[in-house]
Amino acid sequence: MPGQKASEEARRAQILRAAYEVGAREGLDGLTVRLVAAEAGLSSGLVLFHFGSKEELIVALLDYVLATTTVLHITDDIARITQPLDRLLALLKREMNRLSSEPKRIRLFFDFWAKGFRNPLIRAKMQTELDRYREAFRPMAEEVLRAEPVRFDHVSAQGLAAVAVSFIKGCAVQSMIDPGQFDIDEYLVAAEALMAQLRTLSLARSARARRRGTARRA
Amino acid sequence: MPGQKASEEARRAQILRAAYEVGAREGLDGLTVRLVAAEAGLSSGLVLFHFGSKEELIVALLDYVLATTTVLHITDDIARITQPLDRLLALLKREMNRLSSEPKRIRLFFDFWAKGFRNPLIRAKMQTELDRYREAFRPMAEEVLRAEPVRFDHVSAQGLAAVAVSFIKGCAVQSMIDPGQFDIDEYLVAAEALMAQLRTLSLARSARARRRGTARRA
DNA sequence: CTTGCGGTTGAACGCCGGGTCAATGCAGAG
DNA sequence: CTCTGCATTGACCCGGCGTTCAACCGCAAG
Repeated sequence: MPGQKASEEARRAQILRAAYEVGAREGLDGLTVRLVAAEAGLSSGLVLFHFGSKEELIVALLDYVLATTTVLHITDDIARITQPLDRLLALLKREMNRLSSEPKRIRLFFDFWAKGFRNPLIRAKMQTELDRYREAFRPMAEEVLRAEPVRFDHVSAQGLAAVAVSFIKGCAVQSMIDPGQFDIDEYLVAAEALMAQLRTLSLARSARARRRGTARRA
Repeated sequence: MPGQKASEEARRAQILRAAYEVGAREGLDGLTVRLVAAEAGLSSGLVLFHFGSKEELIVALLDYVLATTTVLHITDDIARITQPLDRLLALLKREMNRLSSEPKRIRLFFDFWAKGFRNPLIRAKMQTELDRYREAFRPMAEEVLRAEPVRFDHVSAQGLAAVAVSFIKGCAVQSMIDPGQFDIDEYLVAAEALMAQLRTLSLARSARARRRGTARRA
């Protein structure tokens, strides 16, 4: 294969896969053009021929990670759950499971996160992804607010969605640094118990709605 | 000052302060021995004379950051609050305020966090700090569990403490990457509302305790 | 004043990384 | 088969890094 020509697309994909391997193994700091080339079985010059610079390779790798890492997307089977609260819990569980099953990928993701602090382009992409992530929790958050307008008086859907995201990101951040001590199951049980408060509210809302319905019908 | 002798302790402190400035400004990746020396107004050789290697300098910088960054310690005025829930809320508020007022310091902290993924020594120090942090929430968590043993049936104090930490770390992680979009005030209001659920439980426990007290007295 | 010790300097070294480019060879068009 | 274009190679350059070390002070003891 090495030394043979290939289509632009195939080469870029091949190089990105190699970059992902290296990045996941060595970290973003340890990622070098030469290492990526070696991993792909190509010359270092070719990597830069197709990507222009290391910087552009890294940005492309971020796109690849975000596209491949389904972490931040809601799959159909979860979207189909009608009860917003059940949807939230399902989402929470799936995210926790993923980050315990793919630590390398999540570590790389947080490497990018930290890099985004100083790199405007990476930061922008991360912001977009974070927005999409929070947006996924918005419908559920709004449902909760509608259920208890008094108790959640000044609370915005934005804020509640951000709190939901905190559960996951905060859990990831802890379990990445402390995989031995930090017990994801314990964490999930506690998070679920807190969320169960919301379930109570949600059911109360449904009950009221039903009562209003029967009252009007009567 | 440059060219003059100084005590071991004073020099190390001077260099560490410079390292902190550079690290906060350029990130841990951008931190070089030469930059630190320039920032301190000293020669590069002297930095290594006092710290042995860049690696050791970085570890010392981490200690400095953890000691200086009071983020992870409970101050006396908060420890003195008797109501565990009020203590928690006070702690939450203070942490949020800090990370919005000292973004440079928190960015550096997360740089270390990411570095800890690959560096055993840094990881160990981070684990210790994280443990101490969670431990601060333990008493409050246990109080909550005692208040509602049924509702929080299988929940451990560990797990609940970890969730509390998630609120803060998750908030930090979001606001670092997205300071414009992410609204800390909105977040805090939402988090407080969720926590208010716990306050209800806590008060119910107190009420029961009072009732038991009067009953026994009667 | 001389000596010695230890903090201090900065030039020098070796290494490695990103980026360049002349040379190579493969494939498809003519 | 020849020619042309382009993917591909890897030696090379350059800059910057961590680290070393011979030389240089400046002070205190003798």
